[in-house]
Amino acid sequence: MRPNSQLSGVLHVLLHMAEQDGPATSDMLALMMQTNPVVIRRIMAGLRERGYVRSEKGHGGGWTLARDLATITLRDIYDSLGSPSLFALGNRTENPDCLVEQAVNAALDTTFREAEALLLSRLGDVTLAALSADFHDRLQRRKRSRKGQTRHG
Amino acid sequence: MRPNSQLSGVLHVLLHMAEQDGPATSDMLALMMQTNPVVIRRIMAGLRERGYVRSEKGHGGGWTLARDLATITLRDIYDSLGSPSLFALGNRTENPDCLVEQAVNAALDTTFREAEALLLSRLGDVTLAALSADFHDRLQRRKRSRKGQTRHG
DNA sequence: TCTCATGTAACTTTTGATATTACATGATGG
DNA sequence: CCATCATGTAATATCAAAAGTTACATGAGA
Repeated sequence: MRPNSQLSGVLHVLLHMAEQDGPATSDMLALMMQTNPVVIRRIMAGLRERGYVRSEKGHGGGWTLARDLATITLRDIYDSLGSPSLFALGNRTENPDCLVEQAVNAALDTTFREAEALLLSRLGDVTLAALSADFHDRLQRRKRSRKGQTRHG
Repeated sequence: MRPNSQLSGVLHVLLHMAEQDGPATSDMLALMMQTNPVVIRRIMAGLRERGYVRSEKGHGGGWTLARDLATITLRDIYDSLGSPSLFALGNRTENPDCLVEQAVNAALDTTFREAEALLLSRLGDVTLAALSADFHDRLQRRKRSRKGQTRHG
């Protein structure tokens, strides 16, 4: 698995949960995501704290969505994961004595803060409902293209 | 040293080179950057290919700037490093068969591409000369504040 | 009360970045 | 020339963060 693909991963999980009736167990989700159930539980813990999902123990237990997808944005999910650093580039040192380094850091910090603000703002604009709608669009398109193939082939 | 601080590091090195007469050896720069000379050479190799710096072997050799700092942008330096991935977050899988994953990837890709465009554009606006000027400002301010301390203390 | 499922701490593995070693190439000064 | 200095680069080692795994505790049904 790629590094830092948690956001991508959780979104995948959540959309699948939306498609299915009843709770999904960590084992099922882990199988879907080709990872370990414990990893799923760890990731979902943050979402549960914020009330986006619920978990039930015992027979018939598992994970269920606790909110309408239209009320959850990608930004919410990102924050639930602990707002991990968005950027792969960092400063060599923080709070350096060297004035050269201070000048470098200041320039880079400004730039990256701007980009971060844009990113977070955009993530805040996209709801899980929008993602789900896009998924259903793709489903329709695939069905139609399959029918087309059959008719002409 | 922090991960992926190459950009920050090279900028630091370049500004220091601008302050000094004559070539700077990899050993000197490595000492300044608290790293290994070989790391310096590796990083500088990309800059040399693009003509931003020159290297000379033998006695009195080392690294020198080959261009006016006003003609080099942070974007140029970033590209010289091989345009490493800017973001710490990635997609779980590329080109997935799963339509859910496709929808997720599409949403994230759009968002990150936008942020990347903004970032690169901003990096292209800042010249090394501007960074150097900021450094000299800081130098003046520090001097003044030191004088002030002496006078009042 | 047995099984199923989550909750979590501890540990191991993997991976990417960085640092180091070793040796080759080329330039300069005596 | 040749000893020395400096870069050039491949190969290797180290390190830290992320991901995965194991082990065991807790709680909810059937």
